[in-house]
Amino acid sequence: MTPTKQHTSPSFRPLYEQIKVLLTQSLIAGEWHPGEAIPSEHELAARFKVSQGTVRKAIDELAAENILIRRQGKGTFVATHNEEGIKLRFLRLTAADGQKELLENQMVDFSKTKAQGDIARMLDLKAGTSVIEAKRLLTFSGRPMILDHIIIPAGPFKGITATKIQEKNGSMYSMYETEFKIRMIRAEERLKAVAADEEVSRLLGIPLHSPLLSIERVSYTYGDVPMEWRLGLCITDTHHYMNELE
Amino acid sequence: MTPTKQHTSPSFRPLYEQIKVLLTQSLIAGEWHPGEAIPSEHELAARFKVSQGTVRKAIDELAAENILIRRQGKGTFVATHNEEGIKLRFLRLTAADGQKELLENQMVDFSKTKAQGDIARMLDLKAGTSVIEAKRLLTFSGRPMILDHIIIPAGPFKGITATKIQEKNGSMYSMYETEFKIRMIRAEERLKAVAADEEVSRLLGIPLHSPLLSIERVSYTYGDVPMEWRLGLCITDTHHYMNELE
DNA sequence: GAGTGGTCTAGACCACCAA
DNA sequence: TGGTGGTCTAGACCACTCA
Repeated sequence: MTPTKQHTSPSFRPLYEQIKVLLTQSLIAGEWHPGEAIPSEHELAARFKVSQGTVRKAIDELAAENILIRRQGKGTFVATHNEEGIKLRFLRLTAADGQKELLENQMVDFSKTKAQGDIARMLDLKAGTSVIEAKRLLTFSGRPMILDHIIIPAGPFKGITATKIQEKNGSMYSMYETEFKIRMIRAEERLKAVAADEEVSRLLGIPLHSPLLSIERVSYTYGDVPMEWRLGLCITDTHHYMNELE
Repeated sequence: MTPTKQHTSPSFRPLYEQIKVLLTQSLIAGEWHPGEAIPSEHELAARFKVSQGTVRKAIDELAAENILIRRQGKGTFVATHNEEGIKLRFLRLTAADGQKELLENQMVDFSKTKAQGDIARMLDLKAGTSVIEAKRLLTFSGRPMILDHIIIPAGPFKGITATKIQEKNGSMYSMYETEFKIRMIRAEERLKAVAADEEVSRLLGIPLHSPLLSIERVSYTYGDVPMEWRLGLCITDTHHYMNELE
């Protein structure tokens, strides 16, 4: 599959974008695994019959999207949720004082159900498709902090169990990656403030109607395919959600 | 001031980073104004005695930081908060149904006070420095939605009045830019859920202890100098805060 | 058609890393 | 020392905009 340098416009696509697509296809096909190095820029340039600079620009963009990671002198690597420090990449909740903390994870509910309405739509599933539904309590340094409600399609995650979630100590994305070869690339979050209802206040050990930060998240794998819906209810008296605007 | 191509390392700095600094200095000095075009890449390459590709890389990064804006065929422009569509660049709150809405702005309080404790620290001011303090109510499509508490140093904003804030219909950053030549480049936000107290519930017209999304924001101008502290309390039954994670 | 940003090349050389 | 990513160049050509 050789990229074509199509000139004199009608529907012009830069070469480096075509390279980007080819690289992404290799990633999806599993040619290179998470944490591994991909071939050097020179090798890829030779393979695709383009200059090193063009490969470089393609990799630059994939690196900006956190799909690849450059390491000077060592190579370019496939991003993973498995490494220390990169774990919990999507967790924006930090303590007011910036302390490091112990994270624990307790399953509250685990069941197989059918996708309905909004959630089916957000996961791009037909209503009635089988889904796995889990509720868990996250504990920060011994204190209950987040009540998570997670829904994933049963098909791609065939064979998942409550135990598998427990084992990785709450790092779901790491588990998805190693157990199901599903890599989450990006996520969209919607935040609001809500009042704790009876069930939630009991589980989190807080008064009824306490204010909670509600974080609804849809995570996407390659090709912008939604693969997980999640609703986190967070106690935010000692913690807050950090965000940088540019 | 010619950039030096320093080779054989000790404390190596890429040429394009030096160019980036020079461009930023020109922006601070007011050589080019918001909304205006900067010189072409060729011109800048000639001025700085480097190749076009090197200037390009410097501009690329400034464009990624939303400090410059590229427009193919037209030129590269200094970013501004004044344009339609770019206005409210930092407002992440959107309606659940994505409707366009009318925004109104009503001043509740406007006074000159002294910076204290945490706020002085976050604005990088000595305790006791004069600051302007404003509270205002933002109304979306006729419904009270956000109660803003804003604090800015009095010095750089000498001559500010409640009227000036009202006039621009709530677009503070646009006003800062045109009236005080202060351009906000980026901001950090910390979100939590809180319960409405007596004053807040009265002003927003909601029951006492209703859950509110609290958005604390510090905005920075060139050189990472903090210039505004803001606390927004938002009703989030019909709206939510959107965020994209990569 | 002239001017601007955008793409692509081929090649040189540098900084960083590991063996 | 050799391989990798990172920088820089000089030049060609393309796509887009506007007069």
